[in-house]
Amino acid sequence: MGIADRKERDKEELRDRILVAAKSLFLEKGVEKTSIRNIADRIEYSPGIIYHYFRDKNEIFHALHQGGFIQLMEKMQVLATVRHPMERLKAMGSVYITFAMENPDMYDLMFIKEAPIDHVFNSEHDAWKEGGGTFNYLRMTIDDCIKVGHFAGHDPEALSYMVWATVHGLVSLSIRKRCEVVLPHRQDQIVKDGLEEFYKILDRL
Amino acid sequence: MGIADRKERDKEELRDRILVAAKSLFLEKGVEKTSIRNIADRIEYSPGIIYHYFRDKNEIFHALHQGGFIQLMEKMQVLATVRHPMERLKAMGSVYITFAMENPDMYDLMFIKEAPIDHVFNSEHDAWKEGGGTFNYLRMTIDDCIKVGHFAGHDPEALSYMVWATVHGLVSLSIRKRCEVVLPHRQDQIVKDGLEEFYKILDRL
DNA sequence: AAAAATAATTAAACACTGTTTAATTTTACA
DNA sequence: TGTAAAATTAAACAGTGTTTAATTATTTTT
Repeated sequence: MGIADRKERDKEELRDRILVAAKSLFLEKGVEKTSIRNIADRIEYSPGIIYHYFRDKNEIFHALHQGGFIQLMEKMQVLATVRHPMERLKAMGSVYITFAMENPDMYDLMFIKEAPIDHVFNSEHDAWKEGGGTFNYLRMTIDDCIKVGHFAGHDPEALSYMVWATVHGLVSLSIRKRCEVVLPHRQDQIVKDGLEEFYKILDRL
Repeated sequence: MGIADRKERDKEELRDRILVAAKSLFLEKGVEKTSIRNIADRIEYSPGIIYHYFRDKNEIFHALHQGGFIQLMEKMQVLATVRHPMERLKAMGSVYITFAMENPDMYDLMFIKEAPIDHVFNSEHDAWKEGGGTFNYLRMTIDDCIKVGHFAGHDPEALSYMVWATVHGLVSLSIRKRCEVVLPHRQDQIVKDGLEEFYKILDRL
């Protein structure tokens, strides 16, 4: 049944084109300010067609959200080559922050925007399988650090959350422009400088 | 000129009523989902009137933003009684996080939402005089810590940013519901537990 | 006190938004 | 080729922020 296959492919292709258009628009003007009509215009279809491929605007957001985590996970692959757990932990921070600074809008989509987390719950945490995966990897790395003598007296889970919070704080304050006013000089560098301070602390634990 | 004074007061009063209505609606349903018509309904005026007191919706947001910083600054006053700098630093973290968890929507408004930071710049950083004030106080506290022998080898400014980032990360991940999926148990406690881990680290520096 | 000027307030419109509906076109299969 | 099914669209609905001109209320001047 080649015809049915081709139809399947066509459908898939249009779905992809919607996602590509939505992504570039979301990253260009933000989710809120991108309208269904904007997306439809860009792919040269009528607005209604989008509702044949996605239940609503949130579902589009959700699909992109998921893609971002896969992207981040791929960047994390290089960490497998870092032998020492503490070095691996620090490298993880660098990968995380580099990803965030190179793709600020995607990071915003994944970790800052509030929009459709309910969606995540409804679809049985699909979108966060990857997000959870990244966090679990952090958790495992910290477990490894403890095994070789670091972080004595700490609770691994709460500590993992704190480490995540620190790198998230560094990038999210920058992305949402909260340090521009408080630190008018060195805006570009402050995130990496802050990370360096964190490394200095980790080196003493 | 009592008449002019009364007119002035009336004008001021209506401005305040708009702000009170806007605040409760913003905190109830979020900024995005609160319409000018909603605000007008609540004060029993027509929508147009709001544009005689505020240039646009952002200017309302801006006014509330400013109020939040004053509120936070007031909560910080108790820190003056904490003698030892490191204790003061930790107490600052607790005040900050308590404020955020007790007023999550206001915190969101102040530190997470992206809306009108341009506005902040246009009005010569008025809204962030208070925000900057809080950061400067953190910076001073860390300077005091260094004076009594803590944080050897650290850059005070970058370190201040990192400390701020950590507490901000702890609360903002929680407020934007990013830990609910990753840490399905202990959602309520994880922020304070994370802060505890941070304190344990500070105690060793 | 009446008329003119000024200010406060509103109704109505504009150009958008997400989403749903019914109608229309295109495609696939008998 | 005709018919059933699918894909696509146009049109409508109820909402949005904002601007405009008109209207009402108040103050000032004559």
